[in-house]
Amino acid sequence: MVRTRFAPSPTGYLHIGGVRTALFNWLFARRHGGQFLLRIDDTDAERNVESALAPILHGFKWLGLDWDEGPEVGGPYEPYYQSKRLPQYQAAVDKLLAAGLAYRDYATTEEIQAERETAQAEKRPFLYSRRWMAETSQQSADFESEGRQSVVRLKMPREGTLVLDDLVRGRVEFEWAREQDHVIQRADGTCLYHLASVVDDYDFKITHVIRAEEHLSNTPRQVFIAQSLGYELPQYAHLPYVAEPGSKNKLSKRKLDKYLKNRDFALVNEHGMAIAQQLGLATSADTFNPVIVDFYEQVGYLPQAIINYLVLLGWSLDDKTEFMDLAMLVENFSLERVTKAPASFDPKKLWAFQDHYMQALPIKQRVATMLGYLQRAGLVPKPTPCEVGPKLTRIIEAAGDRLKVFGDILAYADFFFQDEISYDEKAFEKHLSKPESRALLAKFRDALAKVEPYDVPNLEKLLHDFVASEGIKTGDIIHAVRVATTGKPVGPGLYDCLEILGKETCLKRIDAALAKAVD
RNA sequence: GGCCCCGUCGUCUAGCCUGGUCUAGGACACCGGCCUUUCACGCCGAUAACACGGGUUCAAAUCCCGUCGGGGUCACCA
Repeated sequence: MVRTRFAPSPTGYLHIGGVRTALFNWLFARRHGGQFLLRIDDTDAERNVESALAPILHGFKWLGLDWDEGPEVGGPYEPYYQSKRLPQYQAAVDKLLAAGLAYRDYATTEEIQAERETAQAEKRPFLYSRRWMAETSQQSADFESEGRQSVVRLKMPREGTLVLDDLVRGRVEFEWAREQDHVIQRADGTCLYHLASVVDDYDFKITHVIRAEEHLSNTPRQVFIAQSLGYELPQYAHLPYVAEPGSKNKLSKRKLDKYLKNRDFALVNEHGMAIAQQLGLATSADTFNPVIVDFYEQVGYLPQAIINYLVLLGWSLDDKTEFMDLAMLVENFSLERVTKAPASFDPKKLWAFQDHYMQALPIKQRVATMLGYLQRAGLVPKPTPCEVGPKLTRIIEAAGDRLKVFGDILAYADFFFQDEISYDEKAFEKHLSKPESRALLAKFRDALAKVEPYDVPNLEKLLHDFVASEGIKTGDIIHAVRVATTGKPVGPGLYDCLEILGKETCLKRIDAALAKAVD
């Protein structure tokens, strides 16, 4: 039975690189009919775990990545929170101590630091002298009489080689002598990540540890812990990490300023920001940016687009297949086809997947979700009048593939629902400032008043006739009409706009624009 | 700096294990054009990569060695 896990720290948000790792774990488990679990790595954080965890769990649900054991769902090996598993860790530490594979160390951090610096000055690799190592209770007592406190360190082997068969990277070797005597328990009794992680993976019967490459160098100490405790080793698979846009550096949430200098990243960020602001969402850079999964949900991306894009960051089915849903991925995923080199995050390519899936989404679903966005932005009243439904459907049909994310409806439909519109200044200046443009528009307005029924075919015919009889080009009038009625230089087809707006509104807006132009 | 990993178009990748079918395929982006009432879409086209140097071989992106480059990691963080 294959069992994999993803172990987030409750920080309050889900990192894009983290989901990618989680996705591979999930896929591998599902592919082999196994289980995927969530374990919460909160050994260090004493913060409000529940509230910091909620957004993370929400992200998983949104993406459709379910977990068989873990928070909310429980499971046979509860609890799945490291903060609640101290007794298990303590038992492991005791066992290691008893076996002489770990020891109490009474050195101060300063003393260790001094040794490290000496080694560095002498250009030799640092290895702790074990000077304050206590292996008997007499030694402990002596050091304690000096007022020293102890931590527990691993007594790492100082010779030999560790050979690891990594499922992604193949055979990797490490010299044991290069490994430090890592601390596994602090003076206050709390345990550190590596110890906790190894104990948990064993207790939870994890068969495959699939994680990002930055953990590769941590593996020897974990193997040592596991072997010392008599555990059977899990299989390891170290995934290449997700890199910054346009570079090979690891993607980090802390370097946002730098990413914003990347053109594509900045574009996607700005687009999302604009939508968030109309929705009245908090947009502090810490919690709302394209490195965090929540950003995409809020702005109105589709989970299948995120999944599809992310899985291709380090994995491929073959030389041409690009669109795959979760079910298809479950059937085909394999660790053997995972790439070894890091892959940089390309927001534009994600955008392309988003475009594809949005256009494939049935109109009904688009209408239902976009209605929610309009409500939240205050463009449509909360108990929504029933005539809004058909109108919105028409708008969305007219806007067509211009709507890339759900939030785009805000920019494409605002003028359909507002009484007063604002004008794009440049466009207004360009198409409505000249006296001859205004004269034409006034004339067109009168012709518009006579159209009956007021629909797309008639409007199109009217404009063509108007252009012919006036001896002008289409462009000489159509832009002025668009700006006057919608306030914008771009948008859905003009005839659609006019019809949806209705004759009365169109005439009123043209009059208002004409009046404003005279000022 | 030590250790470890990695190195095919700007980006994601296929090909590498099992040398020849690779004058290196696809996708995204970019550029040009067509379509067009704007924008978007669509269509057509173009530019663009085997890090370098040796070797093995009739033949190397593919095998071997070296060099260079990039990254990760070296915590009483996870």
